[in-house]
Amino acid sequence: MNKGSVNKRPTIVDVATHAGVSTAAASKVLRNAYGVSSEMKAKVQASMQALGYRPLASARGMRGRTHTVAVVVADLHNEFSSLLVEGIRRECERQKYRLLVAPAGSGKNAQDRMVEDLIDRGMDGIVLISPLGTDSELETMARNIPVVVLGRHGASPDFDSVAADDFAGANLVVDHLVSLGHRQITYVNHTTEGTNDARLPEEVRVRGYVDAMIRHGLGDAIDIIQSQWSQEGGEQSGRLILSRAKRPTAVFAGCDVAAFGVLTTMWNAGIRVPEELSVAGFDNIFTTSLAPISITTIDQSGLDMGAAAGRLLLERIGGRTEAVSSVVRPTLVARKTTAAPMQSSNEFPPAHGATTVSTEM
Amino acid sequence: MNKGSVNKRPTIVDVATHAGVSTAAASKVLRNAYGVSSEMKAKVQASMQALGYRPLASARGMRGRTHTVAVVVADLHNEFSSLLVEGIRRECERQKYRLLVAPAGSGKNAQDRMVEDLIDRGMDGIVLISPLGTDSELETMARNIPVVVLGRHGASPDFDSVAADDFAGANLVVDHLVSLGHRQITYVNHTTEGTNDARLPEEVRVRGYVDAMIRHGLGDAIDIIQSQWSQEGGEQSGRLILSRAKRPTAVFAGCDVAAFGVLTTMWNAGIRVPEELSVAGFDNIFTTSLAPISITTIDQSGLDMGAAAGRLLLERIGGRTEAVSSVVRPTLVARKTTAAPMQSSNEFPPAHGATTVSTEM
DNA sequence: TAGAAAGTGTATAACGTACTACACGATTTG
DNA sequence: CAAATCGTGTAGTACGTTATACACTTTCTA
Repeated sequence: MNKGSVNKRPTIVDVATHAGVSTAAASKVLRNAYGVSSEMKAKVQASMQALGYRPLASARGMRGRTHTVAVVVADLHNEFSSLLVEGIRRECERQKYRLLVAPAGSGKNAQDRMVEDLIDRGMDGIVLISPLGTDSELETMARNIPVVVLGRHGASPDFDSVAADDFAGANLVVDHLVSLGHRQITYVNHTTEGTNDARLPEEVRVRGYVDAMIRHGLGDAIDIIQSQWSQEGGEQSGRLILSRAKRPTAVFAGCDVAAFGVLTTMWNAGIRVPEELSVAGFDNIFTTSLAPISITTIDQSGLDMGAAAGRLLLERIGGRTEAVSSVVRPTLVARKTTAAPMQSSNEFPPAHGATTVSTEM
Repeated sequence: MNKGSVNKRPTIVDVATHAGVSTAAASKVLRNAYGVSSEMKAKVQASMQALGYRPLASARGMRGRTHTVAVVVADLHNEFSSLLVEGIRRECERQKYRLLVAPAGSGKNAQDRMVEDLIDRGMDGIVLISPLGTDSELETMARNIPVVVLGRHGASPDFDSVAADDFAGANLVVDHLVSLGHRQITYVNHTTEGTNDARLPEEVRVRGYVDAMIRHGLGDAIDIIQSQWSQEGGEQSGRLILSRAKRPTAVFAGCDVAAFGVLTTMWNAGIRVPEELSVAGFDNIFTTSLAPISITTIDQSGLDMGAAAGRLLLERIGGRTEAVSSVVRPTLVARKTTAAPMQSSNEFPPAHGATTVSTEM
């Protein structure tokens, strides 16, 4: 360890000495606080420049702000989360804040511990993406640190929230499919063990599906598969659909990843999409536009949502006290996995290949 | 602001008082430092439990460690990065360290500023994923903070590194294609403006391709397209290939995302894969296994690489001084986009559809 | 059995910044 | 023209933790 070559990092005291002023003055300049003349400001800034001074966040954190915020995300693999994060990041950059991403892992405990750790580490505020937990739990959190909730519905007096209108999104998909002539539309839902929070996106989307079906007079055709929004969940749902004597003409997966799973099953079984079955997703992740059969889906403009969340968080850190709740309008992106159903499609015979499905590599 | 209801956060002084010992003793217990009896330890831990004490990282950071490390990543959209991050995270979790992800954005300046900010924020160490910059720049960094470099080749005395053997990976692909009977194998390379660092993965991979071709006596067939490892770059490469009178029988894209681009072009042009053209990628990102035509690619076991990087970083924070450089052996994942070439495939006529390629939605 | 070593606990000085309180001269007010 | 106000700068302490230095026992060594 060659300590000799390591020049000690300059502190605000060094800056003050170099500029010939008090540390208090230097601190004021740093924070551009009230009570500094323009010449003082110039002098101190010159010294900071000359010494290559950089404020130490750990030390600042003990009394003031660290100028750092974090976004808590369960899973980085989710492309949509990445979009949200990027939106937040850009807004933070604009305002000279640093954004760090905190991968909490799944499960409520893991997320709660992460939030505590972030508070311990002096974050000035946090964004939570689709957090688990009740309103009152989130409100308790929000009393300790500024919080913006992203992708979870419902307003609260204690924290801000930004969410897409999942109800309207689900409506758009059903309207689209009905306008193409579909009447048998199956919905793939996401269910979490022990969680039953009406504010979660999945709950809102399924309500949107049900509502739209009823509105179109298709209440009797409502068909919901309880599954998981994952590749595997989608594949299982697809196999379930194939195993039925009477199949739907369209499948609406509540999430793009699940839609991919459904499609995988169909491709493997030789079912033509969209001729024999229409499939729609939700989220408009990048991959939906990329694959050979591009998926009809709902765009939530993740970048905008993220940016909105970032803006709200920084506002609140800046002092705003009344809560703001913002809803983003989603749009339909019609692509190639949806089309009018075949004439006699309601009754085509079960494919014998349905039981030879394989997802092995 | 109802401050009255906010119980002040307990400090280590509160813990010490509650346990009836000195703060020094409490601190020792917290850090499990040398010089505490087991009864002292039990007593203090009980008090910490009782008060719900949590150490404040900002304060710790002023003198000791924050028990936090960060991984700097240019782009969260890259699925492979997510894998690496997850690997690091798991290792950190095992050792009671917190991992934060620092999205730097692209460009060397942005990355350098991020590293400075992370040092300011008291990180105990950082992992850099495929960083830009020269060895000496990285070494300068590494003298200020423990550094592990991930996905960049070459050892240094000042920092640890973990990389896949990209040379061997490229060899595996070429060997695979040659063993199928291919001789005309085109490589899609990645080039960055003004960067020419032999230690970057892209440089190593292209050398691996060239070397393998020569080894198989196919030196004259070497064909490298200078492009970008992105969807768009892959599509352009695909169009370039289609525009040629004499086409290759196989395309080796140095990155899965680029392979997707190539495939998109082929699908749009009606070229059958792998019958008319074999396509291979590199990275084994999740999407390659998911799509209807699963892509032959190279697996680098990102989770293992990440875990190795995490382990090295924590070791070094723990005091190791000699540098370690670790190389991971990649494996071939043969899927459905590669097969033996058609008999007369070398001279099939240019597809008339080649000029009607469209990537619009 | 004296002296060294090992084990266990404490007092206290940093660490770098923010901010309250105050001092002082210059300006405005009544 | 005295008093109040304003603008600008400083002194000094608090923030929560680590770690060095030391004191006091107890146990080992020669």
